[in-house]
Amino acid sequence: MISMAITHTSSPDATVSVENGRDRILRVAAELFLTGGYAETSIRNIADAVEMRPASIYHHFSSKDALLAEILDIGMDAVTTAFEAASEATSGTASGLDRLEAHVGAHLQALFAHHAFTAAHVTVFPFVPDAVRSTAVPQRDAYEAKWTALLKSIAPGATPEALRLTRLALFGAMNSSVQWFDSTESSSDELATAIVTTLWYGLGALGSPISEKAN
Amino acid sequence: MISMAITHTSSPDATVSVENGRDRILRVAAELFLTGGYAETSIRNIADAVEMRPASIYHHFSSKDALLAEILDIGMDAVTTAFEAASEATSGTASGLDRLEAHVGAHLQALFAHHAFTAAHVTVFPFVPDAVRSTAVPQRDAYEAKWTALLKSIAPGATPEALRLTRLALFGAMNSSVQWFDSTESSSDELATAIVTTLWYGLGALGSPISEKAN
DNA sequence: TTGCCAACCTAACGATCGTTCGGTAGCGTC
DNA sequence: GACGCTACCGAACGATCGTTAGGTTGGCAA
Repeated sequence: MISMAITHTSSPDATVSVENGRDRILRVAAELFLTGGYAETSIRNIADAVEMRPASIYHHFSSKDALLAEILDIGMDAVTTAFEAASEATSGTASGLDRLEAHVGAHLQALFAHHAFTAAHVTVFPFVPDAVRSTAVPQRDAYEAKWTALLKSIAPGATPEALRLTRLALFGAMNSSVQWFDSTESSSDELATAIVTTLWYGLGALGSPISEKAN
Repeated sequence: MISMAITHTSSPDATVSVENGRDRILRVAAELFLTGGYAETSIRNIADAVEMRPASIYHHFSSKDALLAEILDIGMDAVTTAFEAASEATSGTASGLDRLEAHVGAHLQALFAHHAFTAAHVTVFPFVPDAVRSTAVPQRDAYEAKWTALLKSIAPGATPEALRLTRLALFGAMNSSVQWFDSTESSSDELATAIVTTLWYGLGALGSPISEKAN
């Protein structure tokens, strides 16, 4: 796991930015990979965006692939940490619905808080070079296993196949939101509540009073 | 709209393939774009796969972008046609649940029947060059409008925001299946039934007898 | 003051990219 | 049998790619 130093400002007078050159490259590159794709974003594009020369990138990262690998790692770290925090917060007496909503909320919140890093995982992952993919896959598998366990504890009677399908459809619904959700318009909490409510009570309840809560 | 000539064999003795050079390039390129990405798949890669020289591709297509544009067009055409057929088939007395299941089934079936063309739309669309994207966007908007109208007719009481969110989450769930669903293991009909059942009755019913139908 | 090291630079390398030019082989038409 | 057309090919173009070698600078340590 690789941690970042820019998640919060440690001293009260550092109000603007504590981002050093390396972290800045990471963040900007993640944003460019997300919006423009990995192969279509060149080292020169990244260098321009951070106002450096292409060669300077290689002082901080050994290769373009290594840069991508670190970005993906940060993204997986963010959602995994958020998931574990949600698990701890709801380990007590929370109902199945509350626990599900807490974890979906945590996933979505991480998705938008570390937007470029986690979203890059969603959009560029299918096309990353094999060398990078092989290091990222175990992390993904571990995260998916956590979700499978959660869903199983919520719906103990469901078959493994139904659980797998539910998890994948849920992932599809949540992760696609990076492509259309505008976090400036409404909060990710509202989105989480809406998704979970629809998912829990079902579309059959749409239009009935219960769906008002989903808005 | 651009139609393809390879959707069915017209004469009974043509059992193997009626694919000409042009259609073959389209299909193979779509598969390569889907699995490898657009920018990372070169004209030389495509030429190798169809056992031609790079220059020959340009006898059939004016540019790489034009080739991609036609692939995306075929994909949108496939899902639009499938949607309209489902609308016609359920225009009578079908219940909301049945109509939803029919349309989700149609979308998924088109997704896997014209797999490379429709799936390419899902995975490479965020990264296509602006010139190509601008021609594909109106088709996407039109297709999304059909879905919004369908959902509105099923759940007339829902707010526009709830409808939009439901549609986007449903799209996310359906389209993400191209990345994990194995159509050789189970049919897309089974997947459609499972997705719709979960979506309709809700996750709260998971583990109850009703979810057995989803398996 | 000297030395060192992180951070950045200029310039260039070979490879690969999309694309084009100028052919050629085969086939149906008059 | 000359014509034209479709389908393909060999060879090359300039542009851009990831990457590297070999500087220069500024600040901190001894």
